Amino acid sequence: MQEQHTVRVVKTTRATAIYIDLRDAILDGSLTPGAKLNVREISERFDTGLSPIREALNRLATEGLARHTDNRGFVVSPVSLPGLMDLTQARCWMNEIGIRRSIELGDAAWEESILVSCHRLTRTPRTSSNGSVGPDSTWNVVHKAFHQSLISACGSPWLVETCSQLFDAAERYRSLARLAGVSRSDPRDEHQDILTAALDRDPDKAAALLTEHFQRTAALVRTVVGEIET
Amino acid sequence: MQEQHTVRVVKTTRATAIYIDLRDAILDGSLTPGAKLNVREISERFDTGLSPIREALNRLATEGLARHTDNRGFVVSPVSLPGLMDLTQARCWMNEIGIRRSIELGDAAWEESILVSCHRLTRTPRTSSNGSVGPDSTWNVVHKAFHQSLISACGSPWLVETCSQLFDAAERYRSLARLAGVSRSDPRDEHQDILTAALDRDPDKAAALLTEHFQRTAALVRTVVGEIET
DNA sequence: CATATCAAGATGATCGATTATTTGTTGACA
DNA sequence: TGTCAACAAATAATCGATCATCTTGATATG
Repeated sequence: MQEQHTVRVVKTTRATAIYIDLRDAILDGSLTPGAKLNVREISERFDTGLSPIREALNRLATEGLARHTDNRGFVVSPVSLPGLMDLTQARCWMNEIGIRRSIELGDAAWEESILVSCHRLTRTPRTSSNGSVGPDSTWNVVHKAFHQSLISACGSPWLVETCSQLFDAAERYRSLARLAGVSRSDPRDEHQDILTAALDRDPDKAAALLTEHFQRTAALVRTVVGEIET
Repeated sequence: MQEQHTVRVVKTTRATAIYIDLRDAILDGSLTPGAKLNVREISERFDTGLSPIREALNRLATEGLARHTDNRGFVVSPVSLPGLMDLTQARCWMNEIGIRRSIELGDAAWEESILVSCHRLTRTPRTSSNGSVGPDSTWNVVHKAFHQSLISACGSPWLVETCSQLFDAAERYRSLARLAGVSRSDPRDEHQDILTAALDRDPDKAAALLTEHFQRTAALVRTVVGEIET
């Protein structure tokens, strides 16, 4: 017997596998902003036909991580200073709503979930053993989980999903900064403080700390973007 | 000479043409929520190969208007009462931010743009001559243009884009209601009032009116959704 | 020297056949 | 009856060839 009957073996499709790979490559900066995404080239690298690649690229494009122009193909979304500022602004606005409503509506289970995810974040080293810091690295996964859990009790899947996309878009900027050698001293305390404010049910403080957290990161990244700008 | 050198003839691709068609069909309710989107069937109806269809469906899926499961194909996104409420909530939150910031930052050009788009909305009959009320009908285009112009001066492309997606998602619910025979008596005055509040630079009033506007529509649609729910 | 024309060549888009996976059906067996 | 394996049909995903469009650069022209 090869498998439990109760377990559904998920056969992932080539298109989504490649989608995930490309996505990670864009998020961790190994695919440079503005770089051409040549379908044939990619298909050879992944040893696949053209169709799955195109599907993956179409998804990335509608998601915002790539750009597409009819008859001119795909390109990794460019980055820019205005882009960073817009992104940061949007993150502040939306996460503020999210955390305020979560503090208002969140139950004990929510409290536990943010506590646990913050704990995990504290315990996870920034750089994994193999030195990887890509979007699939443990720290990044846990980091995102913490931020998403903060707003997860707001009651609006739409808001949560939007914040998730914003987080990813920001992740790209963070990676670029890291590649350029710039990185936070230690955001650990900031996360802790946000957690505390949330557990204390202090919406104003939590929102303020969260906003500062985003803006501080942006300020740091900012110094790098000018040089990369495409 | 076939064309002006200064004019770029836009050669649209089959994939995007079909994307637009399917999109409109979903938004105006001619594709029922939950309905299966059979690739081959669609490809015959449009007299095209499979690839453009798949590309179009992939875009729709990442955009949220369709749903996709690996090896199980595409489906028109279902509707639900919780979905409608979530959507309405998100629209209220985001548009509130948008209009407040626009009132704060908008210049004379913004004032003129909202004035003009409201005027156009007033002058456009709900049902066009051919009786069409689809998302490509004049009224719907003008209606969306008005709502988008209200928040267009907020300074955040991200927010504007998000609101655009939310608007479309809501459009779908409106269409379903209309198909079920339910429709607003006359939202014209509400639009007028919002415009006035915005021009008066009264953020609280504008935000309140906008929120009410959304919620009133939702309340109306609500009665219908239970029966359609998939 | 600047610009226009045009022909490869490169790249993007599409097609229809092929392969993989899921779904539906049948019949053996407890 | 109800369960389950085996098979058949339907549907999804993928491939690689082909067609369409764009880009490049060599040549001609004012």
